[in-house]
Amino acid sequence: MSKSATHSYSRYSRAAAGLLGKLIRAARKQRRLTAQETADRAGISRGLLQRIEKGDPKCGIGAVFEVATIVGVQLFDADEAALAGHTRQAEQHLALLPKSVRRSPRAVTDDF
Amino acid sequence: MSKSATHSYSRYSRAAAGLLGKLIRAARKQRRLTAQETADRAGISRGLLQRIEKGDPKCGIGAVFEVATIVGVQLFDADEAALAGHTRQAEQHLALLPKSVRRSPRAVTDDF
DNA sequence: AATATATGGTTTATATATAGTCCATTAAGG
DNA sequence: CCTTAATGGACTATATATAAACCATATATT
Repeated sequence: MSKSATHSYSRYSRAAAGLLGKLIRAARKQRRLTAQETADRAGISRGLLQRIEKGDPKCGIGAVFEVATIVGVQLFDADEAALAGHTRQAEQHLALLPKSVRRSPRAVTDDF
Repeated sequence: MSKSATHSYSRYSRAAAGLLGKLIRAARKQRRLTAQETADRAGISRGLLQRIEKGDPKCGIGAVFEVATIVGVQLFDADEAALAGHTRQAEQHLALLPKSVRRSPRAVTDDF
C-alpha cells in the first residue's frame, strides 16, 4: 500500500450510502435536531455527521447505523425484535450451508 | 483523544450490523463464492471481509455495501432504479425542511 | 434589520482501520 | 483416507478516518 488505493465503489453502493445519508439528514431536520445535538447523542463529532449525511462511503457502518437509529431511520424496516428474529433465521440458514466453499471444477456461475 | 475512545454502540446498531454480516455470509456461501474471490471482486482484503461478515461496526459502510451488492444482498429492498427514485424523494422532502434547525430558546430544552 | 446560532469547510494531531503477510486448523472432494 | 483448498486468527506497517479547534457564511428568530 505505498500508493493510495483510491478504491472506487459501484454505482449501487454509492447510491445506497448517499440515499441513507439523505434519509438521515431529512429525518434529523424533521425532528428538529441540530447537527451538534445529534452528533453528541451518537457520540461522534459533528464533522463525521456531516460526512455521514453526505453519504461518504468511508464512514464506519456502526456510526452510520447509530445516527440512523437516533434520528429514527429504521434499518431493514424492522424493530429490534424483528431484527433478532431475522438474525436467528440467517443463522439457521447459514447452518445448512457447507462450512467451506470449495471452488468447483469450472469457474463460478456468474462472472463479469 | 489520548485515551482510547472505546465507543460503544446501541444494541440496535450492533444488531443491525451483525444481521447484515450474517446475511452477507449466508448469501456468499449460497452463491458458492470463496472469501478470497469475494474480497477480490470487492477490491478489499480477505481479513476485512471476515470482519464485515462478523458484523464489526468499524468497517467502512462503502465496503460493506459493496460486498452486499456482490453477493446479492439488496439494501433497502430496492434495485438501482428504485434507489434513484427514493433519493429524489428524499431530496424533495429535504427541500421542504428549513435549512437550519434552530433550537427554541426555552421550549424544547427539557422535552421529556 | 439586527443578532445569535447552525452549518460548511478547512487544518492538524492522533487513533485505528486496512492490506498484506504469516501459520494452524478445518473440511471438501477425489 | 488423503490431498488440497478454505478458513480463522494472529502480527506489522502504512494509509486514513476521526476528533478538535478553527473560521466564514448562511439563516432563523426577535
